Amino acid sequence: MNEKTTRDHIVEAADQLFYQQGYEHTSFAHIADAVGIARGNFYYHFKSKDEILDAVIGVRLNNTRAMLDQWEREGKQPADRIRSFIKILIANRAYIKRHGCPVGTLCTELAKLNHASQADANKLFTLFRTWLRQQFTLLGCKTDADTLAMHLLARSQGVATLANAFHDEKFIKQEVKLMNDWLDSCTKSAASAENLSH
Amino acid sequence: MNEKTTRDHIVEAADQLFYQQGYEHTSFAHIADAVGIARGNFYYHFKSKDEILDAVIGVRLNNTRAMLDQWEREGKQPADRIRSFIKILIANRAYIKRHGCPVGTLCTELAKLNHASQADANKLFTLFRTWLRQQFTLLGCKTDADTLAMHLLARSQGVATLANAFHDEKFIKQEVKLMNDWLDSCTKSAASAENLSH
DNA sequence: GACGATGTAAGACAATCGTCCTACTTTGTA
DNA sequence: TACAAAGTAGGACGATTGTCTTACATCGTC
Repeated sequence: MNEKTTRDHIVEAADQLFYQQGYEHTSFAHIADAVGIARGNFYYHFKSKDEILDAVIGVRLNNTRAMLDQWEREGKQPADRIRSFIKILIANRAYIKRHGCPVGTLCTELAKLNHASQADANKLFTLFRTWLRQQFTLLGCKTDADTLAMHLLARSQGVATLANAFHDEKFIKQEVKLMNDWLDSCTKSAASAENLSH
Repeated sequence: MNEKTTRDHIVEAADQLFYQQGYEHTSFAHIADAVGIARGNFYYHFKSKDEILDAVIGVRLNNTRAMLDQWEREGKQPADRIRSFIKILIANRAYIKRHGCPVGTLCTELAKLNHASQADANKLFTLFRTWLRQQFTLLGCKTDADTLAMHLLARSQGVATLANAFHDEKFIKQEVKLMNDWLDSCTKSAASAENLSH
């Protein structure tokens, strides 16, 4: 087990602050305060602020991949795995209420800034999209798996945006229930299609 | 018909720029360039940047109210009116693809900045929410009208977020179709509930 | 104990931010 | 024509931004 380097601390603090206050609004002074290092000393570890952002996106990508792998191991049925995805909304509902979805808000901000790392941040979305598509394919919804994946992704984004704006956790639970119901109807129609083909 | 004052020009330019590049990222220099006035001269019209934001939010609130009133006049059936709401996604799809939803992205940004005008910006959401709730009530979904309103609002937000991230207009059309189908199922179940009660 | 290598502290740097001030021009009214 | 009011131009202001430089501390290795 490696010790945590100063670089790790910087990325960690930046990760949190970018989520809580946004990328542009977070200055070197903020991060320096959080880590407890001198403001001018970042350039030993990173050449620019953008490079810190890239490191943060990299960490988030790795964490997300690890999470998806974990779900892959835990949920034996594809429907259960998709339910794991939906459950994030519940597990992180306090954070979502306060700061929205980490992926959605970052991609939205970088789009407004027309930032060079837009495409990298969007990989976070693509990661979920691809993974969900796989699960829906396994579920038997082969032709419209991507449509279903995007649909579910969009609904979770909408929930996060409104829960954040209205500071409403109950709304998250409400919508999660609907999403689970929707998933049930997906599995049923997939199963009956399966029966028809036999 | 009043002439457009410099103040109006400032608000108009700020409105666009806040939408395109975000509030914080838009500086006085940007707005001054767009309007064609001196940078230091804003303070004759506005005491602060926050005051410009408030004016922009005010304009958007008025425009939104006017739009909802228009729909109220046009659509005789509540279902048609709700369909008008869904149609915005189609009508504005080019802008949504490039800059997301003007309401959602502003509220998200102000939440991150912990800005004093958060509540005012959220009124834009509340405007739609209340109006949609009324339409669903008229539709016969009295008990869960607010739930349905929030659900539709969330779905449109999710669509805007993903269409923006993936720069995908086709996805908007795809989801709009699903939303219309969903609305149809709402009207049908409301109608059958109506029949049962007779 | 001497010495590169690695890492840190502190501050200078130009640019830009929102804010504010003063001098000037235009305009409406008497 | 004279003059106060309304509006504009342009730049000064202190603070803060991201960036970069230099001097200092720490450490393993010879």
